[in-house]
Amino acid sequence: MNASDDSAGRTAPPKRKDARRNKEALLDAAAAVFVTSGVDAPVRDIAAKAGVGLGTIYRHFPTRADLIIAVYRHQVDACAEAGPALLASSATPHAALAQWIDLFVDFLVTKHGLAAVLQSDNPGCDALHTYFIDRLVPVCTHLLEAATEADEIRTDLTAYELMRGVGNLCIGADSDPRYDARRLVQLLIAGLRPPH
Amino acid sequence: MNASDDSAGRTAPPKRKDARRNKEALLDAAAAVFVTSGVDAPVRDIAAKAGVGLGTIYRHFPTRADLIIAVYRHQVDACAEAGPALLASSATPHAALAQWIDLFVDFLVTKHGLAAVLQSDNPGCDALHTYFIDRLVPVCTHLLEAATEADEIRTDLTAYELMRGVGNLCIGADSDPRYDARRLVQLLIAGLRPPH
DNA sequence: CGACGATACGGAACACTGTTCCGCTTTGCA
DNA sequence: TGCAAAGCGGAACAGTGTTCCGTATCGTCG
Repeated sequence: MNASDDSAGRTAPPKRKDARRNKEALLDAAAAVFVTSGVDAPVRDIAAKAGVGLGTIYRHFPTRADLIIAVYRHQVDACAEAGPALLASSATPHAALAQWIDLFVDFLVTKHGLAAVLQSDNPGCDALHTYFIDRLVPVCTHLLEAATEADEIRTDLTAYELMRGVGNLCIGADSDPRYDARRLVQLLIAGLRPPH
Repeated sequence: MNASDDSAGRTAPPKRKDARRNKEALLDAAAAVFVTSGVDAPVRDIAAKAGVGLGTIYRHFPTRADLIIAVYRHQVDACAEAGPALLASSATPHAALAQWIDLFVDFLVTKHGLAAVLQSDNPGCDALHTYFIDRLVPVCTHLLEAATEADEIRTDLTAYELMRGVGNLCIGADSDPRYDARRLVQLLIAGLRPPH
């Protein structure tokens, strides 16, 4: 079980209570700072907000990406779990896919700069990219297959490519009122439908 | 005329011949380094390749973005000028739009990391974003209007939004064989067509 | 042809990142 | 209560883009 826990990125809680307290404080501080300053906020700001030294942050979260993952894990999991539910409750698989993508887009767009970090080539941020992909691509594949079997989808687009494209479309959607990522994603999903 | 030249980002060539030589060397070096190391290559690498000091680079190109603009100006201009030509030579406005977007995507995808820099919020890179937008959005607007008048377009999508979306879709298209930006852009363009 | 002022150069230095390291403190158990 | 182990803080490192200024070069003018 430990192996699977670790592969999911989760770690056993620290033994000492000061360590537990600091880890909590860091997660809270990071969440708060991400909201106000975006996901790119300097590590030092987070440490300061948590009232903690830099060493502490890096012991609990070996890299910046790990902290981001820890902060958003629950929401990503919730999104992943909503996939099958939507498939069961929607009129058609294509509708389920569209709703699920909406969920994902809403999540990304409300986290300043997250979409940008998600695809950035910065070494160390691979972990973040990988986590999102590992968690969400299987769900998307499932939805995509259902829609394909129902002949509601035109191409043999990979779930990975779709997720990647949607993620990219969300970049900079905050911080630019002239750009509405939701609309473009809807267009992309519309483009998936087969021509009559 | 000087005013309009400046507003287009062009600057009068330096008076002294060593200055002219260095500017040329910098442009050549930058182009070469961008090809091998991507558009994010450190400024120091470019200066070294040009056999020039850091001060020199910043005198000729006040910011990183200005250097990138200077390197790609000709290609961006060519792309902009291809718009009206395509409109004249294509069967339908929608086809012209699709071909023009293809041109743009080809350009972006072959410049490692350019699409990413284009939307990045780094202060100083605004100039780059602005240059692309100013140069290409009018052309895109023109194509979009033609297609709209021919009833080949579904929504009232802004040219800005479309360019932005296409640019975003191209991010990371190099450096990831699993992701084919061209296909996603085609899907997006397909999504523009009106439903029957 | 020889000053000499304007122009341009080089690279050290600054500000800001993420990350590492290590001496010191705190904790929880024996 | 003592004391190893676990954890902590923040100085220090490495790598960015950018600024600054003493020095070298250029082109002109006498």
